[in-house]
Amino acid sequence: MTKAPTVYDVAAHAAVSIATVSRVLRRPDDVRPETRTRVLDSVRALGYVPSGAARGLAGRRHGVLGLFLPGHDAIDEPEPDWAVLTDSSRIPLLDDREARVAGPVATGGHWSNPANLYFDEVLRGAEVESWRRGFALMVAAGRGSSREVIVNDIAGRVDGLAVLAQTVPADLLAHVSRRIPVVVLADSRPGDELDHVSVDNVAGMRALTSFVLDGRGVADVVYVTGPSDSPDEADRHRGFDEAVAGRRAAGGADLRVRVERGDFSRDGGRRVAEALLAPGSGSAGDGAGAGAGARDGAGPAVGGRALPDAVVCANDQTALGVLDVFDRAGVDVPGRVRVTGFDGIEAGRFSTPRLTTVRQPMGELGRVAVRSIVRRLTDPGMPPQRVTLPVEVLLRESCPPLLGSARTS
Amino acid sequence: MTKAPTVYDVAAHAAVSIATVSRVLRRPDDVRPETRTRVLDSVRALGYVPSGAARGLAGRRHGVLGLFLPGHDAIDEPEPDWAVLTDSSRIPLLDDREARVAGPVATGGHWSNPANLYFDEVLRGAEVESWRRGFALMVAAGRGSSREVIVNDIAGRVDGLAVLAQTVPADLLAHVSRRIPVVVLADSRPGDELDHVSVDNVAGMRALTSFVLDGRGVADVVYVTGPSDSPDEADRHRGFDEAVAGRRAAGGADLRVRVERGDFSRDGGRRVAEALLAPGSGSAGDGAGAGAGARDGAGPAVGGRALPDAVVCANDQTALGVLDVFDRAGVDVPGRVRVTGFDGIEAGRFSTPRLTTVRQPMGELGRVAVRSIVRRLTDPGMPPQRVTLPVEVLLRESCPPLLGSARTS
DNA sequence: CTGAAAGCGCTAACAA
DNA sequence: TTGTTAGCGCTTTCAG
Repeated sequence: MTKAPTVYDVAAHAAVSIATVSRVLRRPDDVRPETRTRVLDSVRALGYVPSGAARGLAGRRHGVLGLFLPGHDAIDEPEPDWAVLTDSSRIPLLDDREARVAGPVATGGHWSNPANLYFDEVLRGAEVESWRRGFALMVAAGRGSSREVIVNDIAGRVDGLAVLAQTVPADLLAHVSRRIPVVVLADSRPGDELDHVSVDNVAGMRALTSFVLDGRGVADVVYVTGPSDSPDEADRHRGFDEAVAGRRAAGGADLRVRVERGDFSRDGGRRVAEALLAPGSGSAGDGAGAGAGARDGAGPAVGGRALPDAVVCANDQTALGVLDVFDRAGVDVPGRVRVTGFDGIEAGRFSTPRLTTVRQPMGELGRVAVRSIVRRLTDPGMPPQRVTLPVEVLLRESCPPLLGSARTS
Repeated sequence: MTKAPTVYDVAAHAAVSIATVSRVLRRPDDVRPETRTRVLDSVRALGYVPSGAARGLAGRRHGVLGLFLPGHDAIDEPEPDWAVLTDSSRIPLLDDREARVAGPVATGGHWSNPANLYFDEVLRGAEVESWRRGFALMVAAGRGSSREVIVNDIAGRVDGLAVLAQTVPADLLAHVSRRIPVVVLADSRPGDELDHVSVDNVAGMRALTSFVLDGRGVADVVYVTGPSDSPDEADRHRGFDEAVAGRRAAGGADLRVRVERGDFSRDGGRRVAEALLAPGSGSAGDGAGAGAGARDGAGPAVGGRALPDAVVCANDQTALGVLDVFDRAGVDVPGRVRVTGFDGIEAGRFSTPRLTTVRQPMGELGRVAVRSIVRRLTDPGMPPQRVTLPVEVLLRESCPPLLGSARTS
């Protein structure tokens, strides 16, 4: 490691020219077998590893793709103390029985938020696809202030960049995209000339809602929104509305619909659920009169007339908050109320009851993003691409198929 | 994006020399404010992003660290069909109610194995620490055959490399480490001159086992091993043995211990558990006579005399397999038998009962690895470092503190 | 404070 | 089949 050997060293050692060394490494078949092995031997003998930087420079190609993700939650931890690392004489016994299943995990002073696992999937997808296409993958996550620096830094080292929506300001993207192709992920409101890969929020929510509405005895539905400035919320809301309209057109004119404001957070979901349980609340909807027909197998009429037959939430976190409250209040889900989410986060697989939701193909997002970049690399003139990935509805216990009915699309 | 602007373009545009452009970007204070802004303006106007490759070459420093992880499970998927991506008219409704909580998740043809989430933690830790130290992070995962190529490839592009144990053959590591510092993660049997960061398997298992043995009425214990060629298994087994020896020395001479062969897999755990339940089995141990004193609050004596008071497993997967079988057989855990694992995988947080285990600080592993590399980068002469990270015992329902007793270390 | 010039290690014509 | 020779775009002395 004293002084990394170069092509020149290898060439000298093998008594050939540097060009031949290069050839052996890149197009081995263009070299006579004997010379080839001789060179290879020298490579091994000297411990030669070609410099990626030099390659990139000479070849005008880095062979690297970049992925920019939203930042982690816990960043500003103090500089760690090395000393503690070698002292393993005291193993703490932590009583973890109280830990909330869906909450963050304490790990030696850090916090790992399950919601982040989400992006890990994107990363894995991108990683796999990158290498398959012959590219290495460089990752970076948003760090508030230094974001600009990082993006610029990474942009100079890669042949293409995939960026998760809302993590990088538009002007920065514009700047960077003058040098390399940039693809924006999971953004449904493209206002630029970049390539976009998004997920079909509208169709997903339409399908899910249709399923919910087709369930037996569903006549009163609450939709819990996300923040009003979210494009995701807008799309999902539209999907919900379309399903409602479809249902009404198909003979469900008496369907009652109410809209409650959420904010994509668990707490937001809790608030809405509590309001629904509070006696006295009840209207604010846009629908017709009270639900037609009594519910079968309904639980206790907690919350009386305020409680709908189904709560359709704009995302999983919200739905989990709703489940929290219903669970604590003894409301039978799905017996009395059905609850659905959107996203397909892990926590939804472990809630009680497990959450029916729309799963976004995060891994696929990462893969398609990479493909998209590679594509543009080969054909830079191509008009901006907009790929929308299909989603899938996962029917779980919070709104199971047995209570539902016809297959919808 | 036609032709990326270079320092020359910027220099010309700003009417300065390329050296000045470089200075503005690297040591802005060495340049008169007026020229500086002039250059900066040109940078913006031209959409200039410095080439990482050229920088790396000229500066003999990539500013990038590499992380090599074990491969993903699902790799050999067919080349995806682009057509399907734009057809989102049919949203599938998947009945996900039967899905095993701890099993893989089906996602549009791919499988995402929760066990992998494990390494994601390492990745996040490394990512955070890298950027904090001023390095970008490049990731790669083992792909059976092409591994050698990838490692070499990545090695040429980074200033240092962190590798998860057993993912790269020793000779390859040796080769690469002649060029850049290499740190091996989670490997407890360093047979090389490289830096190592590992986890305290011995102390962790010793602490956990001591806790188990100190529990009321624990007189008959089964240890389920990992594969015999695993260094982790060796260490954990040693920790177990030490705890047993300690217990015996402290008046537990009648402690009965049996060792069953596992293989770190869930199925392995299942097999052992089934054997334990099978009537007729019973010995094979090394311990003294039957357990002293009747168990309190014990459930039905399923499996009769073969069933121990506690099953200590070499890893979580094994323990989850054991829990599977016990659960199905109606064996009360922890009432009748206590079960423990090792690793701290997510699935253990969601099993029934939730699994008591030793948590490895995966995120910390990634962070420390990076620190370790940076350290060696600044002081290449340093003797090989061996850092052992402390673990922590997570007491959950499968072997809770109430049934246990004294605090151990 | 700014400019000129010499590489950094490799690839890719073009020759031989 | 192999060698020669330009650069690739930037950092960095060393002068001015």
